[in-house]
Amino acid sequence: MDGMSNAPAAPGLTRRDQIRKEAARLFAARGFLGVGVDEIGKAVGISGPGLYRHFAGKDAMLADLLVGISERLLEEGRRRAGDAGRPAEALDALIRGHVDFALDDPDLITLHDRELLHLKEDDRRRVRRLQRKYVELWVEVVREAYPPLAAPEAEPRARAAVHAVFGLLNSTPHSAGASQAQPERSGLPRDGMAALLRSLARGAFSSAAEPSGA
Amino acid sequence: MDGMSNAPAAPGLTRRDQIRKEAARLFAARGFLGVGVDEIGKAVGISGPGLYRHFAGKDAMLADLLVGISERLLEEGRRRAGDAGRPAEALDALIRGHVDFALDDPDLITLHDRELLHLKEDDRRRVRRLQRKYVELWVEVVREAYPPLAAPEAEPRARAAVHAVFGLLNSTPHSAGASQAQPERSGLPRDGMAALLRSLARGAFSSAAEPSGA
DNA sequence: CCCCCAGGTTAATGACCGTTAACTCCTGCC
DNA sequence: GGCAGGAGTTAACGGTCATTAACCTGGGGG
Repeated sequence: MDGMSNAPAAPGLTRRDQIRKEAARLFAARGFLGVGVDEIGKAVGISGPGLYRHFAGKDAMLADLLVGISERLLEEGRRRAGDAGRPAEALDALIRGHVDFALDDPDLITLHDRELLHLKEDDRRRVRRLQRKYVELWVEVVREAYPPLAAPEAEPRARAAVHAVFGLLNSTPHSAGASQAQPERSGLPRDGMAALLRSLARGAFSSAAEPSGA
Repeated sequence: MDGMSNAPAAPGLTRRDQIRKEAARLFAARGFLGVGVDEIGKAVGISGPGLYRHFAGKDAMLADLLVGISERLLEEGRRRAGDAGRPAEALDALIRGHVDFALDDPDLITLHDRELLHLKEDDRRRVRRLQRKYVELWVEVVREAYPPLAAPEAEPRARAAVHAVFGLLNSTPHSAGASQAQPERSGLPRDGMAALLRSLARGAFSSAAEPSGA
């Protein structure tokens, strides 16, 4: 009933996890429709239709990846925001978590908002619901942290700012090339990049809270 | 030799421009590999292979779109930055131009960094070269506008900040749904959104220029 | 008046690809 | 020792799709 006896040749990953990882890498590099199942199979050392022992189909792989990342983001975000004390700390915790995610899992962050349209209706709705909840969490925290955004009429502004900051934070994998060959491909070390991104995000929110300029 | 006599049924657009527009819309909505040539043909009122009278192939359409947008961005950016007086004004002009572009042509902005990988080597290099020059332009202007970033060792920081701000500015179409059905789908009117984005971008650059925080 | 050609059409071609079928093999348990 | 089933394999099917071929048409210039 257990079936955990055979080691999958690679490290401590189950076959399923191994497939997840390679599929994410390939999808990020060449797009969901741009990679064939044979290619994914070859990447994990089996060939072609052998994948169907682990996933119901190619669509199911993408769905698994996108649902997984969306759930992780929301779950971790809630935990981090909940653990924090004052609103400003909660926002910092959210930013820190998202930045770490974007830098450590660039493939998934890329897929997260690039391949949503290739999901079948059901899965797409599910992922969108999770994404919406995640945005909602941020919007609440931002409005608590910046009183001017707490006014009811400022809600669209806060929401738009959150979306824009996501764009900022998610841009890293994207601008650093398709899939991360080696870290710090730009001139900046990972932690420096993380610090910069956090700083940029805070700066953006700060100026969203001001009355705006021409 | 002129051949401009027959009106293309639609407004003042040539067939070629009409195809460009519809192809951009479809590619943005469902991805380059997700739309077939028959579909593009139907969108412009001709059917299927008739497109080959106007473009060498599907790849050529995408290449035309991406090269076109990259050239427009660079050209307009140079013009705007050149027309401005002080560096701070030049940066504002760049930001304003890019925001207008992102809000007025969301399809192209989406394609610009989503479908680059589907270009053939030659075209991809060409587009990348244009993008790089555009980034370079921004980096120079930002470093002039924010003296702390002018230090030689701050160059990677400035470059990374520019990339991140592009992500911020380009996120709008992306977060407002695939293709813009009607404007102001979020709660924010177009000009309000433009002002907010400009403000967010300035705020991000400002805090990139500060020594950073933990 | 005729010809030419830009701009269409439909049918055919060839490649690719996701998925299924049918079969094999190894391993752990009774 | 035999057997059950998880994990793979290769071969075949069906559909989609970009591109090409072959054919048509209408209108303007020689």
